[in-house]
Amino acid sequence: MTDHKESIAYISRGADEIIQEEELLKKLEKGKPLRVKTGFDPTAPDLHLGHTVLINKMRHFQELGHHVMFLIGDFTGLIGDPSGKNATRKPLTKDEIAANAETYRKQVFKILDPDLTEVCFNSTWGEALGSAGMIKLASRYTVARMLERDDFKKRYAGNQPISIHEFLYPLMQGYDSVAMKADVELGGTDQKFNLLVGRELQKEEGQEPQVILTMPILEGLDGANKMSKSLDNYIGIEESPDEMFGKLMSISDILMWRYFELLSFKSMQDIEKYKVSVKDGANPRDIKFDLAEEIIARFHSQEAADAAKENFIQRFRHGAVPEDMPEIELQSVDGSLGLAQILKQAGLTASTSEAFRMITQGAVKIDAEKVSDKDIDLSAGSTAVVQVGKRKFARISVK
RNA sequence: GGAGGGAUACCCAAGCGGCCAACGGGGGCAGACUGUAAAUCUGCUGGUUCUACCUUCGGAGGUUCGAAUCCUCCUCCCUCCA
Repeated sequence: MTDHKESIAYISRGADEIIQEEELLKKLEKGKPLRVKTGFDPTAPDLHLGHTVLINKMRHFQELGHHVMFLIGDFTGLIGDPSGKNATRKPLTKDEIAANAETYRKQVFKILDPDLTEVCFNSTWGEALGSAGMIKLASRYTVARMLERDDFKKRYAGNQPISIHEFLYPLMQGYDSVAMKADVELGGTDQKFNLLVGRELQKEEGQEPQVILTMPILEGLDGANKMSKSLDNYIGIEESPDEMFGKLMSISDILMWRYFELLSFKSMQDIEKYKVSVKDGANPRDIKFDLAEEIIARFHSQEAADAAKENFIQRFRHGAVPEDMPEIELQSVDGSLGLAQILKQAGLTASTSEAFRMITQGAVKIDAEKVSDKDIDLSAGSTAVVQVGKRKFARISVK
């Protein structure tokens, strides 16, 4: 049936890998909604666009009528995913997990349909497993197979420590698939090994193995590293519309297409049309506008998106100062306050030394006038809009 | 347990008694040019009461007029031997 082929094409959009596509087709041909599992860490529920790549894919499945399960890994969280960084992580309390889950719901349901989403916690079956169950589970997999995993392999070869409990993470994640009877599991490319373990364990249990769909890790604003908070190259989904708009406009043209594919809900055909129009001379900036608008509308509202666009144009095309900026009152010393002090105290620079540097470099404006005299000061009672660089503003009043 | 090598600013990496707040590269920030794009060019990239002073070169002491540079002890990492 071509119908299923179309589904697969939709599901494949932006995907890195599907293991196995034929199995997916077979599952679809059964005509029943698929049970689609995606796991999330119980910590850091402060989602950014990078996380939404996966969530968007979940939405695709929902649109096709499948059963989407949003799994919060409160049990596996006790182990800490060894993929990447340090394994040690302090366990969360029940209350913290509940709070995080609530935040997740709030954020995730901006993309997913809450009525069609089942939220699960793997502590439900993880705790029931008990230590005997754990041992039994551990017997299902061999050390040799564990060591196939890239980062384990590297650490083993490089004489880096691997704690035994780290082996439990992929096992538990796999067991989740068994417990949830997953037909499909979604994950980032870095999750591939863990996802594959799920297939193995399901086979052991006599279940049909889940299909694995991996999504690429979204590049951050720098276009090079993965989007992450620690690299400060991210767009948080709860950021203000203006903030989002600015950040999205600052991405490179090349990255824009990537974002379109992974973040936009526009069809690939529409995106193709954009590409053609750029080739015919359209300014990529205007197309970036559309991207920014769509994303802001999703996380805020259409009105907010329109306003953000308008603000952006006012600010950068016409050099206007933004509407909302922090208003800060500063205490004068002997009737006035030096500019460097103002910049630092208003949080526009990290230190007064940096403030001096910025002034010397001509990066500082007072009421839209460039100032390069570092000895300038404002007297008590005055009010001004001070600006450092292109995007840092504050309305200060000296008391 | 033995032998050797190393630890320098966000990262890599020079320096091996004064000219060192510390070469160079990366990254980052700012300026010019732009579309807050890319590319390019320029400057900056410890702190402060900013042409001066203060605190930095794994940690603690010591030698010296003067130490990132020499000595002692300690901590951590790497390589080789057992």
